[in-house]
Amino acid sequence: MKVRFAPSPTGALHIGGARTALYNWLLAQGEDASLVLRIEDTDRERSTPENVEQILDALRWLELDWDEGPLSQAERRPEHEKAIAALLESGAAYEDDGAVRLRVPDEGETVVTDVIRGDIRFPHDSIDDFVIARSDGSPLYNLAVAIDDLDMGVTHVVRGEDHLSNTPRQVMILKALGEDPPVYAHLPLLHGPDGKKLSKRHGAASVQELREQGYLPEAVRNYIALLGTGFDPEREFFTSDELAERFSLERVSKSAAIFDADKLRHFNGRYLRELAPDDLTARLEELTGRDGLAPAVALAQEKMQTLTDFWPLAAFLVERQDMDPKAWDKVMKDGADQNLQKARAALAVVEPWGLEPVERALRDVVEELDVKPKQVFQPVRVAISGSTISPGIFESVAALGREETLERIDLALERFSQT
RNA sequence: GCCUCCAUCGUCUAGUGGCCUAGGACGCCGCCCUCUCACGGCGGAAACAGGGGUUCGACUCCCCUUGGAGGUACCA
Repeated sequence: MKVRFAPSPTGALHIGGARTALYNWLLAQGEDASLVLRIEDTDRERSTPENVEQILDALRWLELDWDEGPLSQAERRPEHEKAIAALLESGAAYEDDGAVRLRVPDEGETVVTDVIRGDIRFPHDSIDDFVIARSDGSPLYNLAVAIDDLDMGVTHVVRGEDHLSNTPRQVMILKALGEDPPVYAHLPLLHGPDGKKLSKRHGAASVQELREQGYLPEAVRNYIALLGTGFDPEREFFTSDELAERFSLERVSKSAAIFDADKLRHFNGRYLRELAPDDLTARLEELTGRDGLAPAVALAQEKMQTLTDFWPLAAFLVERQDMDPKAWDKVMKDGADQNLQKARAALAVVEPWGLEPVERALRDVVEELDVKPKQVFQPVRVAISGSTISPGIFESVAALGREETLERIDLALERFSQT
């Protein structure tokens, strides 16, 4: 089995394209199977080196490797011209205004055999004699694809359903050349939340955007694999090997799927929490360009869904943050200043400084004042973090250290007297 | 317009004629846990588009309608 992924370099790799790449990759993991990456760059206008690099970048990030390529379709022009000449010679094609058209009989039909959809019949009277070469001699997409897949020995063409309508044309070219078409499998399209074909309008529709938003490649891979088929009625989390073992083209769904960012987020959270702390720390330090994040990561990991959740949640552990006025107004009332005062006094004499002693000291304050726990803990939280949201309060105070904690509480107490 | 594809909870899916008073997951609602936010646990609402057939029996097979999508370039 030989499959291929043949993106046209129009910019960022869409998750639809990523899913197509993944399914091909899964197929290529089997015995005697390989994947060829071919860039469909015959449209010079949009085929820039930058665009090509974007596609490769996205594939590498997703850890989808290939066995052959990347090949440039444009560079195969001599082979394409050879095929055009042969078609002209046999009379299967003819010149028209300088361009070359394939002769399509008025009668009959061309049948496309698709693994996912079965036989699909296209009546010839609905297909015109289509152009296979421009008047300047350059080959067109349908010809280039058919010839490339043939020459490269591609056995299974697995691509998006948007290519289905073009398939009979490719089959006709192959047959005119006396060749057998490959096996086809047209995957259902991926739609945005509005049910329309995925486009740049649908934020987070590209792999690079997902990356920037703090998603993990392994989570993205797992999630997009699920858009189009079930791998096991009992579970949804799989390693790539497990996905490859269970994947079957025959079982791929026929209907379009809508990309659900919420579910991806959930998947990402699951993967994130299972990451080794060192691993997560390394990824975050690369993302933020900072060092020494390990202590903060240890506290924040269980509350993160994406990598970008880290900074808002744990920045206060790394450096002082501005006070969020809303957080202040919400918490610093009803005797909060008195409670904070008591908490400060207790923390000032905790010995030795550590998680257990800090917790005991703060809980003792709660008991002594006979108030609800949150009446002490929330003011402390806001004082040290500037926010009502943070990792566990005892862990946070312990990690911050006595000196820094007391200074921040003092700043908060000053703020009381200023207002 | 013409051609083609598709149709199970809001979403992703399981279901391949009786196992279905339709299962799971995300999301949503309620409760629990609880120092906030998450996580986690428990429970709940939520679907076979409609109409004809076929069959002893249809979510599953066929047809029509409706709805959605893709294509229809000297783009890919």
